[in-house]
Amino acid sequence: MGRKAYDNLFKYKMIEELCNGKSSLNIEREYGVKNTTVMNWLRNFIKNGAFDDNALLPKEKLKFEQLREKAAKRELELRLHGTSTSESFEWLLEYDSNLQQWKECAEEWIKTIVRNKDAALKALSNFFKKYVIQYNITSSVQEFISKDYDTPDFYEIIYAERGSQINALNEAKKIVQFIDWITEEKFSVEDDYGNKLTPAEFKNPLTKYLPDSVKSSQRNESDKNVLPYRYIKDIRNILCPPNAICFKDLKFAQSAGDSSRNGGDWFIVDKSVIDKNDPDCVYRFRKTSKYEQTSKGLSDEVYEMWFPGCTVALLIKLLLPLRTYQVRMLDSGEIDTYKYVQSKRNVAGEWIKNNSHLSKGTERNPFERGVLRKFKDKTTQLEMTGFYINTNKTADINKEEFNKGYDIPWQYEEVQYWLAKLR
DNA sequence: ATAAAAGCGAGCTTTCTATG
DNA sequence: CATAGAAAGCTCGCTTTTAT
Repeated sequence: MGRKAYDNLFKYKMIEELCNGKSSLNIEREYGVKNTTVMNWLRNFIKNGAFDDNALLPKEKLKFEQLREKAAKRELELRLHGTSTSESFEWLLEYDSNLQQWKECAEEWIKTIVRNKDAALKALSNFFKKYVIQYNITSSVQEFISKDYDTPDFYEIIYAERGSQINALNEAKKIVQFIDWITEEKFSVEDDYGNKLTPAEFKNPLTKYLPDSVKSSQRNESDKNVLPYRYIKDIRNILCPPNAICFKDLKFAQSAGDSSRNGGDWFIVDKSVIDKNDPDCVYRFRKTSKYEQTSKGLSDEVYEMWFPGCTVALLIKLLLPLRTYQVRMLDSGEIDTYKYVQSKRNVAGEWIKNNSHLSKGTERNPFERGVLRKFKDKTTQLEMTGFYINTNKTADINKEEFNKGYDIPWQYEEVQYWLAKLR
């Protein structure tokens, strides 16, 4: 490709592109200007100002000055100044000459590192570039570690986005060690026995942001891939559409539970038990086959009702981390003293007296075996509704019937709504 | 087991040289 | 001198290998 000449307008545009975060190589691909050329323009502009400043209006002058400041900042960012190799941290001063103290500390600390120095350098480079410089952290080391100084969450800022959290944690630990070293080495006094004591006004402000552990010890007990959560949500919505408010609305479940061989979730009932006004009473009317008439003695037409139990059980499994066996064993709480009623799908309901003839217990000593359970917060005295799971695998072996199971003190209206309906 | 060290690769910038 | 082109070098976030 032959040599080209570019006008000043184009040059400014490219400089702006750089300032907006593009790399010089990126610009080369997009505009066809050599990356080295663009970098030349940038440096030239920073050094000498506007490309032709003889006829500049005051307004333009100001604009160029602002761009020049931005450009200088960007140039520093782009510059490869040996952050990964330099053990003297001269580059820190290029960013801001006030960082002298930090530079000295870093320089001194890195000398004490014998093993894995490379990683320590990387950690410091990130700490200064992404944290100290970006967030205008105080240039006074003493202020940084003093109790009253407010520090942003360094882990969140530098490491939250990392894919490999175990690596991130390791690097973050090095930064914490660095600050620890400063406090100990620079701001501690020795007691009579030669132990180093840190005065109460100092503390490492970063320690509190360091996660105790990291998910990466994801020791899965299975070597199978996990089903993405998205699918769970999809299935929930198929089984129970977001706008469904009664059993009649669960159309998919009703059709899926229709088996010609064994009836599925549909069972034959006498017409008299059907309440046509109840939206939760799902019924239908169908003609019977010859075979059914002769072998089962049915009449030509029968009424059938839909049993929502299986569907709700499935839904519970999709909403709560329970095993099928646990869901099947849940108690509806027919003999409990109180019962729970909830009229809206997403709004918590209330507890009323259970006036069924099976009801047991007294107000002072209520009977509660049902899956929905009333909890009272000990500190706020607020009442809420959670779950009581009455079976729990091995943990319950040798336990009295009454002590089996466990509580889930968590108010989850979606689940409560359908469970209360089933009752 | 866990930490350190080495290595990799993608995406950059810098340096050096050639050329109109 | 400005620009293109090529090659060398740097950085960073991992992964893999090695050491403790």
